[in-house]
Amino acid sequence: MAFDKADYDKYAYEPFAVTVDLAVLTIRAGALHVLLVKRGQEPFAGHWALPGGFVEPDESAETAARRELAEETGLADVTGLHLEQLRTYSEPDRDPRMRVVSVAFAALLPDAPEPHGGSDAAEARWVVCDIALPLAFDHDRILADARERVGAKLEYTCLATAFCPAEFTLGELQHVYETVWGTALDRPNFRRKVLATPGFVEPVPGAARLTGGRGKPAALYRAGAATTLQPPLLRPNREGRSA
Amino acid sequence: MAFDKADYDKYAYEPFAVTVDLAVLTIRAGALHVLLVKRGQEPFAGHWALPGGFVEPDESAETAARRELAEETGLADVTGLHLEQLRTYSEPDRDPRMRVVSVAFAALLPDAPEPHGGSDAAEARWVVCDIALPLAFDHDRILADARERVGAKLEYTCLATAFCPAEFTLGELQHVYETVWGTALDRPNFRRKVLATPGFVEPVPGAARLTGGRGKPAALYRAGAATTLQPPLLRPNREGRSA
DNA sequence: GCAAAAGTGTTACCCATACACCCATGT
DNA sequence: ACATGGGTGTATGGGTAACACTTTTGC
Repeated sequence: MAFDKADYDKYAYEPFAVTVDLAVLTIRAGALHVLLVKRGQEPFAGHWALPGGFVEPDESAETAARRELAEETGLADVTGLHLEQLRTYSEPDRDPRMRVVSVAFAALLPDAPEPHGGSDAAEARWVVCDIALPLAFDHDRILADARERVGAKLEYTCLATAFCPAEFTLGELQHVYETVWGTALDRPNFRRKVLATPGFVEPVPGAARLTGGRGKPAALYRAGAATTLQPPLLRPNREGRSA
Repeated sequence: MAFDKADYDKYAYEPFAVTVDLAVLTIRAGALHVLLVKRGQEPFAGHWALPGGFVEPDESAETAARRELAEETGLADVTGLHLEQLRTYSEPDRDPRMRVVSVAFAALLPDAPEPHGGSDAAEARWVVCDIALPLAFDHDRILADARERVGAKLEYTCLATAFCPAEFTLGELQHVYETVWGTALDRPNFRRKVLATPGFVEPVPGAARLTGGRGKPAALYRAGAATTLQPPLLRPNREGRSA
């Protein structure tokens, strides 16, 4: 940082507002959903947007994001939830009112409580990701970036368990991959890969649960201590991954 | 963004300064180097820091980063250089003077011109990455994040060519990988993987160049159109990649 | 000739894929 | 009985790693 220009005059420049925007993702009824709020005022009044808000003077962007996550979901405890910085959006004209630099985050929820509405009693709702567009501001792009990032990280990290409750079956875990990637996976091979990765999941001894109402009860697992997948669990369909 | 709180009062909050910090990386004499500037004033006067500066009112962070890159390196044309947003650092106490939110970037240079010093005639220098610590502010962490990101992206993107001049040999390209990863690679297998990836490199017909003074002249290649590597070029030594 | 670097060929093994098959439960 | 989902076993093939070998240059 070369501070030699503006020196210590805090008001030498037009002030920047710094906000956080959250792509809160979860899986409901076999589809990837995102938490959206309906805007009450201009610009984009009546449009859906990602939840977010200002970074307070004593907060980091991460702290602000977690606070907003708690407010918007209404969850009492959001400490265990996966929250990850995506990137920062800073186009000068991205907000017509003033200069707003927004740090975007992706959050992953295991279960999907009905949204709380947040502090500002705006309408909030879970929306299937593919139907969510178009959103206010540049939120389409933020959401697209979030989906891409999450999809990519499923390959080489243990992130998928962040979509699952504390105890889950391997079938549910596989469902996370299939839903986010939009592809079917071979169940036997999926089991082997997951179980072969030390620390990805650990069995809950003796526990089992019926999943679809029918079928054999499935053994339950907890998320393990590992964070990275070695070897990675690659998406099938290896063509068409240009970019 | 829930704007319902501060509404339109631009000065309702303590102003945030928004800066960019650049981890400008290059390879010189077989070692990964980073461009550092010596701070002239407090805090951290006399310490080395990453180059950077304020985002101007009409700039995006990306525009500001490329402008700073040109200023600090003294290069006339920086349009072709790889510049990539890393993440944003926003801890409230990261700058003791005021609230500074910094968007960090990584830049990759092919050749290493002696640094220009930038607009503020501060001392600038290429420093071997491993010797660079400790830096001012939280720049140690930014640099570490940049190295990690670049190392990871070599595996699944064509990023390595960003370290090479317009025409390069496969040996030089391999050197990029070995330098960034700090590991030796098998030359025959490296050749095969690179050449088997369509669009990674394309041959310059008939051209050849001596590299080490001795040895067989090597064929020259240009960067191709592809950006992602499929299949990826994985680091060896697969243990010890926990996190 | 020798060293050094580029380039080619070959083999063995790992591992992922694909698929067949069995188990337990509800209707 | 049968449908549904969980769980196990196995053969085949593609790709990577490891290494031997040839080629071309400077000294």
